[in-house]
Amino acid sequence: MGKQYKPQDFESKWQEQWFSNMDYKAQDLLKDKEKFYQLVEFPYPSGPGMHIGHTRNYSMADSVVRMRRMMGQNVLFPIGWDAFGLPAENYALKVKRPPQEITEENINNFRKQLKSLGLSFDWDREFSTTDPLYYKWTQWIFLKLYENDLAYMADKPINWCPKCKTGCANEEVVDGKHERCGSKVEQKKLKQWVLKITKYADRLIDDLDTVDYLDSVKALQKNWIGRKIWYDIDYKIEGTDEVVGVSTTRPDTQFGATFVVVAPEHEILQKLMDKMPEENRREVLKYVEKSKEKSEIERLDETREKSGAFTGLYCINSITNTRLPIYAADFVLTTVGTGMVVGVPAHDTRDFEFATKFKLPIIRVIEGKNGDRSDITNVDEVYEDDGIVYNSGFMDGLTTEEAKKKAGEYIEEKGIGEVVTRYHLQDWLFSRQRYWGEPIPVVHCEKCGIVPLPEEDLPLELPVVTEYEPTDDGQSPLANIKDWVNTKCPKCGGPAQREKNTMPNWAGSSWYFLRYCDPHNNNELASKELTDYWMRVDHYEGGPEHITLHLLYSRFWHKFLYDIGVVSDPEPYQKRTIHGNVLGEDGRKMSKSLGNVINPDSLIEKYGADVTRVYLMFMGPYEGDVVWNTRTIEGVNRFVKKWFAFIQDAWNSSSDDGKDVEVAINKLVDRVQRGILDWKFNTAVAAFMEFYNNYNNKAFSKKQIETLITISTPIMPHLAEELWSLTGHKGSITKNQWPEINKDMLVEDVITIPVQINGKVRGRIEIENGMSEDVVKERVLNDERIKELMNSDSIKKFIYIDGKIVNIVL
RNA sequence: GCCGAAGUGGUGGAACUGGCAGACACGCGGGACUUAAAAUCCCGUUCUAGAGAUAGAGUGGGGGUUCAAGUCCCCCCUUCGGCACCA
Repeated sequence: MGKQYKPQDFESKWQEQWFSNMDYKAQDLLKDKEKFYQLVEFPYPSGPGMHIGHTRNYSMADSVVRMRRMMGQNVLFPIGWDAFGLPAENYALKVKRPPQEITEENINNFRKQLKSLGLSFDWDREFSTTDPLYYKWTQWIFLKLYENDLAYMADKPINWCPKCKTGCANEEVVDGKHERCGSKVEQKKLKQWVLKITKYADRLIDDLDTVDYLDSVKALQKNWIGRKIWYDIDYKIEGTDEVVGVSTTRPDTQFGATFVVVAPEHEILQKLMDKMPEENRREVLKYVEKSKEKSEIERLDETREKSGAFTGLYCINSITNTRLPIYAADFVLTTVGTGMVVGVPAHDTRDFEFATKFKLPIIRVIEGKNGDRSDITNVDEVYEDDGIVYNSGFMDGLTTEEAKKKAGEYIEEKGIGEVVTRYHLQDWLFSRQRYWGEPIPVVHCEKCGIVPLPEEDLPLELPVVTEYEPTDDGQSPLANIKDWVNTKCPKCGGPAQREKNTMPNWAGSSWYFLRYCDPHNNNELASKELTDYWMRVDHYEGGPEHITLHLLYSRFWHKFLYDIGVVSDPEPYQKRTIHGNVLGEDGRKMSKSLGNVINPDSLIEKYGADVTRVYLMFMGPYEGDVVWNTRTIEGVNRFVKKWFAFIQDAWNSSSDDGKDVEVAINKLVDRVQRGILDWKFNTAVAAFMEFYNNYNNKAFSKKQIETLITISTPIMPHLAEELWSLTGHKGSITKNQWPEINKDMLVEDVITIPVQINGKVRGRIEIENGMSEDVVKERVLNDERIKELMNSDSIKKFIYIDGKIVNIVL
């Protein structure tokens, strides 16, 4: 009888040893080993501590890197803290303590939790985005962006969250609500910092071809950027000298245009006011006033009942020379195209709805399926797909694609418009009116205007304050700290004010993976020698909530750093995957208010780190959501206990033989290895269970048991370490080499394969490994049962797949 | 509406490049041990018929390719995630 499994007795002992010996320190610039950079999203250290989801994701990544190290790779597996941001600040306001203190406490708690799981992070590279020595370089990047005209100030309406009292990016507004707090977002005009990410739009799309993200991730990036080719066609406004560009993405339907719509806030309306007939003008004015009261978000939010006002004016389409009425209508947005749009009711449902309401003609110019040219009289009949163009002059008979090309050429030849690439992506609103973020390193000088701080003045530290209540007037709390705000202009020495806004919390996470390569560097954000060695990140593991924005922003910054020569690679991540979430026992997202939260600390206390980890991996595949089930963890606990006892017993009764199990062990190594490298941990765990069920009473050699302990290390590191020591071994097992798979020992000498007749399994036959088809055939045909079933029918075909199956077609 | 992912027992899920569907686990049923319970161990567990050997059906639905389809092709349905009056 061996020792009983009591993880509480040994897990912390091994953790102390691993971390004090720095067993998992990544070796810089090691030449004779292949490097592997495994990145996991660094956590936001929130008050309640680690979520069970963190436990799962980090455990999985930990298993992979532990195995890769054993396979001889030089692994970089770092961790840090994404600690700026609203939650800490809001919490600080509530408990009336500085965010610095609270953040530090949270980090300490988090670190303790991660260590108690035995995760093999390289703790020597840990940092927080709130460390001045880190954000010095975040600020430095900002200065470089400014220097390269990629950061500018704009006075523009922004999304203002009245609860958080800050502006937020379009990306952070979901359904008209701030995604962090859920309150309704208002429009407010403020002078804001904006980053010119649109300049990188093409490269952010095109370079996706050079990485292997999941298809869904690539699609999301592309959709978000939303690149489209637009055709802005000149329209002459009748009775004026005005020529306006009217936008469409479907120039192939131009001959079906029956009206033009302009967004109500479009400046051209003001210009044209006095040209409008009296009655129309009054109506348009009324309409414009009414839509001004609604924000853009409200407008999109409302029912889709079309509204609008006729201007009484007409314009001439310079492609078709037709005369079209001009309407103002709020279903057109200023941000789309030129803000003026062609209405083609036969081939666009919105245009159809508008045309029906205002009794405008509907002209069909694209054939439906099977050459259908019937009139369109109903919304359901509106044909938006591609097809053959007809009734369209020079485009007749062309397909949509050909017609677009032809129209583009026509426009450019005749000089009656232009072909423009536009993006859904807008420039990145980069300032926040809050305290707990990186200060933006510029001053506003009465004489010189905006003046960036000189590099040697970085970091510009966030002053510690006592009052950080945000204000309603769009000023950040920093505005109240007069002796910080009032400063001298670095250029002229005159009086100047510091920028009072701070950076959004996306900033710190946009380059952290570079800092891990060289975390203690004080002269540059990371030395090129080291980023050249470690980058690209080989695998970036993270959640579904960060695949649009964070990915986009960090790729943008990295491309910029590439352009200015800081890094040598235009893309930061080679591979990006998405984990599933851990849901509560009721199948819903874990949340305090639902009372379905599972606390990792209590699991570790009750079951130990290994059982917790193995269970989280066994629950289901990496990429899928998993529902918590307390009963199943008991099952895993049972297995781990049995395994612990089994290894000790097998060691004590080991023999020199072990021939019976040699193939099984080789198969197990193979399955575990593939399971872990492919992130299919549930199958790796199942392989261990299956092995135990089939072989726990067989005889093993000492060497075989050593192999079994070794391969269990990635998923149960503490238990493996303890068994290694209980079986009299010295040194940490995590330094062991991963066993080589003996390919010749993957198949038993004698195997049983199924025999099918006409595709149905009718029997089984034993064959020796490596038998030729002829011998197999002879044996099958001589089998009594098969003979009987074949009923002396003649064989049409005999199929033998080596070592797998026999199929006889009669 | 568009884009993406996925539909397999009572449940979570296996099935490597087309080759025995349901591994492994939970649950459930039966048994052993026990005065009893818990724990542990053993047996069974896709459905239908049958005492049984066995036979038939079966991976969301319908077609197709193939000796052979959960896996490949076409059409449809459902669920989840993202985007959306983007012309």
